[in-house]
Amino acid sequence: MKNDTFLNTVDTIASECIAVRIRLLNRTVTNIFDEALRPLGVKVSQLNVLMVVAKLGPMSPGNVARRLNMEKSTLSRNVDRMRNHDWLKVSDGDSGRKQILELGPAGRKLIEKSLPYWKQAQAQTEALLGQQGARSIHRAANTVWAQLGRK
Amino acid sequence: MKNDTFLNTVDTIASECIAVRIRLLNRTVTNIFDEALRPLGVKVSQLNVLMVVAKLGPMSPGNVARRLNMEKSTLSRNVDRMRNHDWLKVSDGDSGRKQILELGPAGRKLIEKSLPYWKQAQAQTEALLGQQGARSIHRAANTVWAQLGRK
DNA sequence: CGCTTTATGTTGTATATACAACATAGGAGC
DNA sequence: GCTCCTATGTTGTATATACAACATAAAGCG
Repeated sequence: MKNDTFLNTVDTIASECIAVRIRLLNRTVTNIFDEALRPLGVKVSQLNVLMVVAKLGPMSPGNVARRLNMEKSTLSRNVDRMRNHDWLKVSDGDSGRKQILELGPAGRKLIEKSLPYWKQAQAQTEALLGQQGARSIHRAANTVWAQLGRK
Repeated sequence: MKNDTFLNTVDTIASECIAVRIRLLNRTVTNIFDEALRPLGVKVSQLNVLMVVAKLGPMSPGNVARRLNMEKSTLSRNVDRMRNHDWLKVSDGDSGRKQILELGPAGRKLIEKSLPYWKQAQAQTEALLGQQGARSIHRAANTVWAQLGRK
């Protein structure tokens, strides 16, 4: 490949790639929330799972994973850690299939306590992205959720 | 906390949290690119680093990490793997400080080969997010890059 | 009813990520 | 020239993530 062609390739990918941008945003925003939540000993990834269960009620791990577009094996180990904290209760025989995840009392307390920390992180993120940026993320996520629903 | 108050907390976080949304988008988009790039044996996270070096020229690991808002320790091990593939060359004494990362010939070839796979993933992502969604991500990332520049 | 297919969850392995602690090289002051 | 401070990079540890392979239960189907 000629050098000019190569430089064009690099320019194209560097200036347009959505992946590098979304990954940058992910690291940045995740760090903001994780830092804010650190006093509670919970990570935003875990709070996300707890929120799904709190909002949509007791449900199977598979459903939670689908809702978050997450691998079932990923969720499986995340749930392990949250069960160790008693944030989540796993019903119906930990061995077989068709388990049901439920918020434990400690999980509910954690969500209650997390509100001010979450608010601070959310405000900091909005300040970083601007209102327009924040709304854009919402719109894009809604689009993805709509697509997931069709699966 | 009263039950009503708790449900309000859950509703607020669930319906507004930017972190859960950006993390969903990250998993989704990363999966699209990783699947597209699989024939080449490279992950989009690695291609991102190669692109920074290709675009901005030989530079230190620290600078690459700052550019991507990534922990230096994270980059350190990612670089190890890419060096093992000869995609990256690490100059100036692998032990001390002030190393310089350069694209190796294999890295250049990899970028060249990746263009059609990248294009496919980029198109698929744009189809998922819509043009508006894609542009929103660009805008948000530009905002973050501008903030990082001020550090 | 019995067989096959599919859905569900776990485990092995690899990579990405961050924080804390460390070693060391460069600079800044003096 | 020293000393202290900071920047740089690595290593230990923990979590998040995905893919592949597996075990098993549920559902279809003949």
